[in-house]
Amino acid sequence: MQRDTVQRRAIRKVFKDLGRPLSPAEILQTARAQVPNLGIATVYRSVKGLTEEGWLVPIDVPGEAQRYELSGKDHHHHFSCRQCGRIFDFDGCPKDLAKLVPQGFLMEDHEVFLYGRCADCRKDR
Amino acid sequence: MQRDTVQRRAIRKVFKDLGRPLSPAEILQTARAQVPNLGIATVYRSVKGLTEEGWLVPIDVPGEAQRYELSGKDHHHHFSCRQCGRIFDFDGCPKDLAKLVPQGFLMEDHEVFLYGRCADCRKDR
DNA sequence: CGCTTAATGATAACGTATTTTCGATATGGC
DNA sequence: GCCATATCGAAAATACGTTATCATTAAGCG
Repeated sequence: MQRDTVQRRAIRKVFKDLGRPLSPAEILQTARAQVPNLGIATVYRSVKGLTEEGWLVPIDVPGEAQRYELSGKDHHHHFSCRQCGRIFDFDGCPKDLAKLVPQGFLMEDHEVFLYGRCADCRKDR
Repeated sequence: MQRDTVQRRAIRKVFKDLGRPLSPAEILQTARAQVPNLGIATVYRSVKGLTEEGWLVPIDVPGEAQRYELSGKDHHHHFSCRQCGRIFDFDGCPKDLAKLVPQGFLMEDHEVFLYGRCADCRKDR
């Protein structure tokens, strides 16, 4: 049975409030505002459960720890801020990917990552 | 002092022969054709040295172990074969990335990964 | 409210990639 | 060829993200 606990409610709220891909460490840090002594094990357990039930989807970012985001979004890719380390969504994707595929290869999927400064970090200095 | 050993020569040869990004495990496996009892520690030490001297560059592939490839290539991105697990280079990149950047964000860099079947694996079955 | 048991938190254990240790070996200058 | 020492290989140690353990807590049904 799945119980509706304060910990899981807090974790779901974090995803709905922040609306960007989060790592377990980010989830822990943010959700502790609601549940001060939340444990990392509970974060992993909840994320696993929420992923299995299709509420979250895993996101692989090159060279970084696994992140998760809300499922059901339109096709999109990710922007990584080099200053604050946060990952943001952006809509759309390049239209001319097919012509890049090497001769004889079959493209089934694609990923695009942009790197730079987010709007917040650009202001700072 | 940097010595020119049979192990380092074999590792350099592997990169020149295969011409694609390699993980330490792939390097070890391939270079053992030349140096049968090559150790993984030597692979890591050599890769570190070759990276520091700019002969190799590290490549982060989402969800996979660190890989390295020869430096000095023209701008390119990577294709990952889901069947054999090998990574291949492909030239060129999408032209319309700039319009995807969120309002207020600064794009400094980009990465594109294509996934599918390489020419070899497509033939197999 | 009382009870069953799923869920929690702290911590140990784990898996995997990478680095260090150390005695043995081989490179390269003389 | 000889020697100093950088490099090697094997294995232990480390780093770090994730999972398992277990005693305790609390969700939620009757």
